[in-house]
Amino acid sequence: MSESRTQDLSDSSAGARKPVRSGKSSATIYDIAKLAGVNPSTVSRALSKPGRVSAKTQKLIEDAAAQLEYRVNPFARALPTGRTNTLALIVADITNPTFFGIIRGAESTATARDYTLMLAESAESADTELTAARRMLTTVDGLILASPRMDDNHIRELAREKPVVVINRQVDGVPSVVPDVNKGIGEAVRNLAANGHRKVAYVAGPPQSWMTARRWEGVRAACEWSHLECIQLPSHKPTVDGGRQVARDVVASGATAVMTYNDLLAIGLMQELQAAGMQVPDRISIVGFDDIFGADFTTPALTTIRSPMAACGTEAATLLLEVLHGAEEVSPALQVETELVLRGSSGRLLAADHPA
Amino acid sequence: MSESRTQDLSDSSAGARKPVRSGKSSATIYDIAKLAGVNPSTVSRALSKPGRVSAKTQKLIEDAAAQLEYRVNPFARALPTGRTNTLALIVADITNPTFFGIIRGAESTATARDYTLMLAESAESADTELTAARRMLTTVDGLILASPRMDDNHIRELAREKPVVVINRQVDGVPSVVPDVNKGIGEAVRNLAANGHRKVAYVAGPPQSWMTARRWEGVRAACEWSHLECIQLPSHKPTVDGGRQVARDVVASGATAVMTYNDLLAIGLMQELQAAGMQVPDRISIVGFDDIFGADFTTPALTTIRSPMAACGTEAATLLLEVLHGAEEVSPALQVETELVLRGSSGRLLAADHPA
DNA sequence: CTGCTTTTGTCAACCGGTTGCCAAATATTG
DNA sequence: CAATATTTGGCAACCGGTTGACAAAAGCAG
Repeated sequence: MSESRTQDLSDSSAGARKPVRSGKSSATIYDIAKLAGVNPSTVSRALSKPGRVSAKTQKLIEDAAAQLEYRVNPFARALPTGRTNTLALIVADITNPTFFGIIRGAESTATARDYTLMLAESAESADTELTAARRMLTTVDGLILASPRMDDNHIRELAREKPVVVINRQVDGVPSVVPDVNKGIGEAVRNLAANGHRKVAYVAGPPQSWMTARRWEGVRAACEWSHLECIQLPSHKPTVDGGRQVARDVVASGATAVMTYNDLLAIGLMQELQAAGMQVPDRISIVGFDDIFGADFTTPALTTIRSPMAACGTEAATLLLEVLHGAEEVSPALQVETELVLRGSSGRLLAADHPA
Repeated sequence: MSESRTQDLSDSSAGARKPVRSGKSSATIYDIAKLAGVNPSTVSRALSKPGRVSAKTQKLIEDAAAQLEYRVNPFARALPTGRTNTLALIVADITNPTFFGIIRGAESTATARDYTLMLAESAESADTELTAARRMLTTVDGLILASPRMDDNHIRELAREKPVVVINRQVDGVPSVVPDVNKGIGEAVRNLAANGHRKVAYVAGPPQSWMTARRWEGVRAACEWSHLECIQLPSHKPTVDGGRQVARDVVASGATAVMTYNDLLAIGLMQELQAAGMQVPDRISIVGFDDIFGADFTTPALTTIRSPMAACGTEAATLLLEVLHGAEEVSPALQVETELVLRGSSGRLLAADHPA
């Protein structure tokens, strides 16, 4: 009888052909309204605005909703409001264990606050990353970029349309969550110094990576403080293969301890050195970065500096949700601490042969 | 002048305050219609239906759309049609490398066909899985379940609402993609037999896992064919720790070769055996399953049976898209082949000490 | 040039919630 | 008990596309 919404009757004939709606597609607020004997808008209010309707009506509506197994239609809600209760997370590489923690942390935080997380990967390409970001931006309330490859301006441009939080990088005017690498690096370097090492090589990551610069800076500063010599070696790619390829340079450098941009490099390096007959850690100590999945599969297990990635994910999501819920002032750069995970690949140098 | 949509004129005064549309909220088909001098519905048709409008109008509209940088509003489209151009993939555990390939494969296939993939994890819990599935089902066009933990009936129930494809499992009436384990297992068992092994232990996975049963069956059959004795050992959990814990049982069983439900078990087992002083593969051979990330980090590197997970993901997504695009008949169970990846953890038994 | 089929574009109703505005109902106060 | 302040619920417009029905325009045969 409702004056406007009578059309569903008209296609009752077609209903026989199509799989109908037979209990399927869930109930709407109109159904609830009818059942509870109130206006649809009242239902809407009861279900979203806190104390906008009387307790009595509230109960009535909630019962009806429960009875009909009502679930809001996210699209219908998103259309007028723009709110989607969805966050996007873009990572450089899903298979890179570094991101697991981030994904997990962000996912659980989002879910806990009744948001859905959409995940995309950029395959380490700045272009793909930007495309993915643009595509998702229309669909989500906010965006988390983990170790973004795109340049600052693009990031700011995205941030102008929707709230953005970056992880593992700092961009002026965009809130970020970054590990404070210095604590972990300090522990590692002190440990190396205590074990008699005098020269440390840092195997760098991709030149355009914000993070590799921070890490190198940290290593350099810590080495200076501990009066260790240190040098930086470029790597071809931040992967196991890249680590293998840099092995010769490492040996040639005369360093007795190596710190790498990430664990994959460390693992490749260790494999290649061992294959060449060098004992780890007797002849050379290796310290990775990140404590990825599998870092303890090696023999010896890899000493590494762990960034609490899950915490990064959690913090980033929390930050983003705060912004979305109207927080004006958010700390522009949140720091999470890193720590040394001491395993078998680093230790005391066996006997002589390192430069006096 | 259009009778119904005149409201935007009314706030033309406010237009001065608001940043107009200046890059902000994107153009609508109404804007295009105005610019091109046609009716909005014509714009809609030009942009979605193939040759529904004349070439001339088509061009006119496309130019206008390009000029305004138009992008369809996914919600507006989803609301009346139900189509979202989105697929959901639910995996048991994001950090389990087994799923990387699946995710990658599904993601790239979806993206290539202009669909977006939403990812959720179930944390290995049947309940969480079902909840996640139900939640996403309202938002997506179809669902891929990788190694689902929930029971057949729940899966069928979901499949009744939206198209579903399962990976690593078979459910009556639901299309699936499963690795054909027999090829890989056959290769592995033949290899073990050729290396003088006579007794093989299979370390099983979670009892409710469909896959562990398939693998055990395959191992049993292959061993029978090759006249090897074989036994099944339960494991506590399908993880590295679970592998460590089962080491004593393995030794006690007297088997000289072990095949495990997955690589994590194999790695844990190997670590524990080595820690107890048993040489691998001199005293015991170990064959894992899946060839996960990190399987070659160990010393010796792990021999394992690889399932082409990326292919599974690709096939599953393709299958799902076919169903969505109206394919009536889809092959109910697509098989992808497995293969033995021979590395260092398996080989010839050194000397005596195995049962005659 | 007329009559009929095929294109092509317009109208208007709808998808399912949200929200500003207003009036009825209820509570508070003098 | 009247008068005013406060709740509470209803109305209706709107978000931005989609689509069935229909009429105008164009194409074509006779």
